[in-house]
Amino acid sequence: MVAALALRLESFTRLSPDDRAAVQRLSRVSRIIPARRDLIREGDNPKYVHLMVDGWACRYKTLPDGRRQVVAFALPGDFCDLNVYVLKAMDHSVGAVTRLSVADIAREEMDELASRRPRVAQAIWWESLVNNAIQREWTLNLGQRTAYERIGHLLAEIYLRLRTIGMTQGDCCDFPLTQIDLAEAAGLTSVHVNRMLQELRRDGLISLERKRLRIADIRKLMEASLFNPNYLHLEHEGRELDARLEPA
Amino acid sequence: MVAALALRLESFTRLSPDDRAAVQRLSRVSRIIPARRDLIREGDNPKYVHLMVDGWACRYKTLPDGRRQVVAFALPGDFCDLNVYVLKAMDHSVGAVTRLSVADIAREEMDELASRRPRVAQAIWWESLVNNAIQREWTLNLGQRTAYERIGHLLAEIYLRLRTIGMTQGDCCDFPLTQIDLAEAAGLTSVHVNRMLQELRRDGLISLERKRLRIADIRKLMEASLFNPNYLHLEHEGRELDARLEPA
DNA sequence: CGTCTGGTTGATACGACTCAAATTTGGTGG
DNA sequence: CCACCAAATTTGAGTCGTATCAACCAGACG
Repeated sequence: MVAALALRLESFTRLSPDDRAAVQRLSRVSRIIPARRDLIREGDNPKYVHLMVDGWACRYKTLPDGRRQVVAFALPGDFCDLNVYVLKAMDHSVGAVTRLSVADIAREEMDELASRRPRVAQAIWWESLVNNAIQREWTLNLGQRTAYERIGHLLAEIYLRLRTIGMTQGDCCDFPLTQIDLAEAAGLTSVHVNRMLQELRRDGLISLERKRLRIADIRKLMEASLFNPNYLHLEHEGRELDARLEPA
Repeated sequence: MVAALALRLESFTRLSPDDRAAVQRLSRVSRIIPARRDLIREGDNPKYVHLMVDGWACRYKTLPDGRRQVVAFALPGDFCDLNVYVLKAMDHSVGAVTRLSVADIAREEMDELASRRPRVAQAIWWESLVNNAIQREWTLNLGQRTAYERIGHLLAEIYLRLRTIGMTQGDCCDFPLTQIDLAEAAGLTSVHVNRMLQELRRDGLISLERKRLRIADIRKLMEASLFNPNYLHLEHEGRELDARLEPA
């Protein structure tokens, strides 16, 4: 099986067989985390870099009174904590949504990769810049989009990200997030998320049941949620996407 | 005068005299942008990296119907568009708030810096990770904090960032943002920002007039806005800050 | 000295929240 | 395989924070 990280990086750059092998080597599972357990906590300074190999996680921050905001979803191929490679402590927590397979990568392994496989290092840099761009888009999402658009946007983004790493089946994908997770990510209450999902269903934009999401017409969903895919910086995939979305 | 970038990087790491000289050389002003003009637009692929030497700018994104979200403020010492060093196109615009002095840095200069001054390169990497952390904090800000807390948080953040680069005078600093700018950053209307500023003043947390901000007791403001400075990753400064904030 | 941008105020509207309860789903053990 | 329980989803009614709309005011500037 091709590791998600490899697929992810190759959506940006072409890797040599040696590069690909190096990435596959990184992706060896070294740990399993049960669902709904914290993988990393704010303040930690983990000594390994953690790479998501399988499963979904969320990055979140909390306020002293318990308010909680999911600031990102981590999918296979994402690094959980690349920042502690440079920074001293985590400024947010990472919690498992589903059961997780992660690879613990030693600092020296990363250093070696950086010097021996510059192509991969650059691709990893690209990955982190894209995550940055996603974070900016979330800022826009929370600041300007309506509840309806916000949920639509979130679903479209996740679907497209999953597609990049080969985790969609046609217009379907697994979708393990609860409405509570969605609420915490969208800055809404779960009650309101529920109503927005119903509206999206009523409008024929999505169907979501039993942890399975179907987006019949991604084009329409993107339009309804004011989704502009440029921030995902899918260079190759992007073109392919355009082709798929605008058939003649 | 010590360049803002140097101060910024030294709040993270100690630079050698040679390193410092290299940073100063980067900070040579090559262009002046008038206030309220766009410096970079979404979709651009600028051939230089732009470094803010003096003045304030905002990163923003817009929706097709005109809704506009400021996703970050760029202050002296910030790079405007480090991402296009790797990514192909800007996914957001950068607009001048005040008159701006920027340094255009050629790609080769950056490459050279990366190989000859690894300390500086690492510090720049740190800078970009901190900006990332700030973006996550903004997500929390927009998603969970009330309008009052949001504005308070924004003011506190800006004040602390300015202090790092030596742009505060005691508990005061210049503050060129309009209430409209604040509104676009906080995901509120300018009318509501106006009312929140009045409340913050009434509560004795800030005074703000004639583009001049005074924060009499940063401690109280931070408390009122649920401000936790860890996300700014001020390693040295952080300790000093704690000392200043908790006398005895 | 008029114009314009930014700041201020007031009245009203609405999107999203709160609270509460009912229903469905999924997992677990007998 | 069913009974049970907890978690997640759904529904309804009422409230509140923030938006909207519309004036009005003050200072900056040409």
